[in-house]
Amino acid sequence: MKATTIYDVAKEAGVSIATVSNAINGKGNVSKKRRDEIFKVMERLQYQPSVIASALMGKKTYTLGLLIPDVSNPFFSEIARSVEDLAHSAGYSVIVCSTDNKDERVDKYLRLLEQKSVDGILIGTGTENGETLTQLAEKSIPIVMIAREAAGVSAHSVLTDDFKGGGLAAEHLLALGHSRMAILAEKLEVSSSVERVRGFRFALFEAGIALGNDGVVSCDSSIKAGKKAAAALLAREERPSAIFCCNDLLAIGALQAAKEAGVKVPEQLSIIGFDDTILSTVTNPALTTIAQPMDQMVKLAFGLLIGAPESGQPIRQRIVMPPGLIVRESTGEPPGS
Amino acid sequence: MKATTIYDVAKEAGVSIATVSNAINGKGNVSKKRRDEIFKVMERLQYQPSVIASALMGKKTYTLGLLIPDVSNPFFSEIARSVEDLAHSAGYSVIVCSTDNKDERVDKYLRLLEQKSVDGILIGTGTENGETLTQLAEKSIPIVMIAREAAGVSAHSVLTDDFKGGGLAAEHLLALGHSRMAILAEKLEVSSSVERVRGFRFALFEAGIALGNDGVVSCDSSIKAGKKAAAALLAREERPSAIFCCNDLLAIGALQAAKEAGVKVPEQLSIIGFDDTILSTVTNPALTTIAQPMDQMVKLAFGLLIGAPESGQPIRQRIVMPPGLIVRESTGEPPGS
DNA sequence: ACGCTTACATTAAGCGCTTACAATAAGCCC
DNA sequence: GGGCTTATTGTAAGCGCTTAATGTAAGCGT
Repeated sequence: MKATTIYDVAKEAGVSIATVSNAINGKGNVSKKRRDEIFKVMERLQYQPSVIASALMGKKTYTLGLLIPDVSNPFFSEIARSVEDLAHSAGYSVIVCSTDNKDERVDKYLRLLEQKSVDGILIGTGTENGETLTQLAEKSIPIVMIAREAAGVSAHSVLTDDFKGGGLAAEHLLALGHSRMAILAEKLEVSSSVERVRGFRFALFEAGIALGNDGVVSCDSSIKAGKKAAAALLAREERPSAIFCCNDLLAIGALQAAKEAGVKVPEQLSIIGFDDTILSTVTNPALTTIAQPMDQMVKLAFGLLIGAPESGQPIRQRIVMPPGLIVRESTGEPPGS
Repeated sequence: MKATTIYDVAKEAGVSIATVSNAINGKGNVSKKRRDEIFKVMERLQYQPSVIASALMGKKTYTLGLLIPDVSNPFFSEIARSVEDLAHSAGYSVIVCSTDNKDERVDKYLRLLEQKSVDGILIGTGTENGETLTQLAEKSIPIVMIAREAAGVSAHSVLTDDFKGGGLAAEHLLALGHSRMAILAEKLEVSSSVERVRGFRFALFEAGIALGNDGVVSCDSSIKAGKKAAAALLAREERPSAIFCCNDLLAIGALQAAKEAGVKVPEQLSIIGFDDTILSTVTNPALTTIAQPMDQMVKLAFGLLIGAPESGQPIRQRIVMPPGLIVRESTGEPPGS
């Protein structure tokens, strides 16, 4: 069956299409009586206005793009859910794009989103090519970065204070009495990762504790990679008494490496993660971790995206949110204290 | 800056818009020379054809809808990722819709997707209102159900053999020597859940083992709810030696309840889950579970969705895939054997 | 009864694209 | 070289909608 159009409704209701359109959009000039009739007809005919057609007339598409590295990664799937809920209640739908952090995919997705005239794009994926982004921005597609920053792109961004997050982790471990620590970081091109490491290091430095050059190991961001890297760390002569992992996936890898090596957590080894994903509540021992206020961040980002469109160049915002320490079971005093 | 249109390209290249359109779509009639010129101009002008406009002319929107209960649930986020990858390589993008299994949300999303003229909808969420679905089907929007079935909707579906999955779980437990078992199921309106319970029961029945009426407890599908329900189960006089949980979330809840109750898994209690999500690899002990061949299922579903559009009423397919048992650490012989 | 405003409806143009059809130029045969 | 076909490009209609401009009738004061 062919879809019902505004013409069908108009004919059926005995008015012109303009009147139907006005009735739908609540533009001033339709009498209550007519309006009611029209709505009744719409219902009877199961009429759904075509977003496509109205978008073509320069109205919104009510569709947003969300770029993240991977929806199946709990950290990002939780973001996706928040975005979706917000979007949904504002009448938008969201196209989810998993980029695997590959510039090539980022690019392709961005182009796709442009072709589909989305009303805005939320970017939570690392990307080096600010170029494509800038092009989009110039075509006045609103863009806001979330939990990531891209060099040289003039878009709003909503971030966690990763430096402080690293510091929080360090302070927690320091307070517990640790002094031999190591860092497990995802590959150091991701801006947030770098900041976390810096923050952690700085806190240690302030406490007068050095972190050897080989104190930070980097690997891919996956449980498997984390496990392998952690295993190497644990096999060292001077085994650290605590490991700061730049995200929960890595921390879980470390947890597994410890289990295999017969190292008890937290008795013999403290492990602290980052992100506070659902995963960290599920491990045994449950993971101590640094939480980002994602719900709030998403809300802010969404506001920036939808709230102030077309405001020309409204002043580029850069909102930084404070992380928090969530103590669970994977951290404790160092052995022999 | 206003977006470049086909007119700009045509003018710049000194041809008509029809020629540009033909060049882009490879419709027979453009000489190589012209085509090359046109492509050069498109590149220079950064021209992106508007999917919106071409969709209005009856072409595809290259957008798909995916309805699932919750993207932030690992089982579904993994599905979402598979769908997205397939879609992406076929040039589509996907709008993800988390329904929380609420009919009202299902309905609203379905309407939204219709308004946006998506080329197809994948449904992995329970829904009772086949009505809206049937309406959509009549408007010739292809629909395929995945891992769920809805009553009375004439759409293709790709399912796991849940009955067999339940059986697999039972057989595993039986082989281990268990005889006092219980089932933790998500609320019994979900078709897959019912089948799993039935399959489990049937295998028990065939082995000559009875499952008391109070042997199956149902609750919401979350770790928290599972934990609470499992705790009640463990507090019973005749504590079961094994619990079959209808999904991993519930199983993790059970794991947590056991931990709190000081019941050792698997020594004193075996727990088996369903779905083989990432969560099941992360717990300690790692979860024995029933795996659904999701990647394959998604591939099949996608094929049915995109492959045969407009084929009128091609014969309604109902593909059932075999589940598999994944033995990890959470199951073992019953105590005292 | 007249002109005026106000309230409601309709007409028609056009968003960026596709496509059937018309038009033109070129190539070919006898 | 006239009339034909063939290859290529242009013209224009229309997809379903919004909206400015226009029209019409009713309501009002004098």
